[in-house]
Amino acid sequence: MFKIYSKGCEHVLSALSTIPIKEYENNFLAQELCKKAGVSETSTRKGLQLLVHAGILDAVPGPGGGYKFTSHPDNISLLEIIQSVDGQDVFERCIMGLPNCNHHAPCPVHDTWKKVKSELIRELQQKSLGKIMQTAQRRKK
Amino acid sequence: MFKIYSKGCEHVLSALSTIPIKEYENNFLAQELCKKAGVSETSTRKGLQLLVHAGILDAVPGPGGGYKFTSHPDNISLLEIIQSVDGQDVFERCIMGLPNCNHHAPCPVHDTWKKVKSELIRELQQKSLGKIMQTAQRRKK
DNA sequence: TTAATTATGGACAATTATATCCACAATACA
DNA sequence: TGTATTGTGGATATAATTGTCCATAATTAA
Repeated sequence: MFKIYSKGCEHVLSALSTIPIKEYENNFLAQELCKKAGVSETSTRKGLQLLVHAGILDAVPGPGGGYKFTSHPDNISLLEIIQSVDGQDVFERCIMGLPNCNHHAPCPVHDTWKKVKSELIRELQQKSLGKIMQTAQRRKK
Repeated sequence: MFKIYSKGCEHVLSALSTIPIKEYENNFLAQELCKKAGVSETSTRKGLQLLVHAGILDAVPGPGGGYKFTSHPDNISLLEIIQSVDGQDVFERCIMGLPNCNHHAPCPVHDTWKKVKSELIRELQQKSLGKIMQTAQRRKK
């Protein structure tokens, strides 16, 4: 079945979208976010951990800790988030699953996918987490 | 994880791609195709059945039977095949999984996805099974 | 009419993706 | 120092997807 990113990535986006964009500099707690977003906490934490590994978030253990952004959400692209959670090469793999699919030995849908992929990646790169958070806030009202 | 269509759909494409385009009018056997393509027969049959339901293939049981195309593969689009196997609405569902995502209450990536989707669908519509079969034949050599 | 061939589709099994649990590490504060 | 808080990450459990099996129906030919 068609999908752009994993459930884990979806949860992370939902969770982060509950943060008011103006409070981007504050710490936030996984528990709190997940409760607000209505997503499984333990599962979403896995995704947040991956964002820490990727350097998008800092994790601060202990009381008063939590997570915080390492830069402004406007400077974090949706593409970065997807690649951090689902793997850097998610969009590189052959969509027919052929192990040696490339320009010289393309799979039957190689060119079709190539065209669409560049458009998709451009859009995912242009879309910032900040924008996503803003849209989510508007939607809530 | 990112993917455009299911494994079942992938197998069907691989299996049908083993048919030389010039022999499109002949019957073909599931067993034979799957063996050539190196895909699981029982699993691929499920996909072929769905193509029969969709009217893309005719199923002829009994000796000398098998499947046959109801029209020239050049007139069957990749989109039709995907929708027949994975469901007519695969590309309609909200990619964030929101149940009431629409133009008036868009999910945070609604507009991004809308742009890319129309491009993707156009390409999948333009790409014919016949072309895919041809590419696969070329690749084999 | 019987036997052989081929597709069908429901039931079950295996695999993969998601979700949960739990012992632990790090930090803050009393 | 000790206790509470918060994130970590490996192990396990559940759910979804994919793959297999098998009894059956349809057709052909002997």
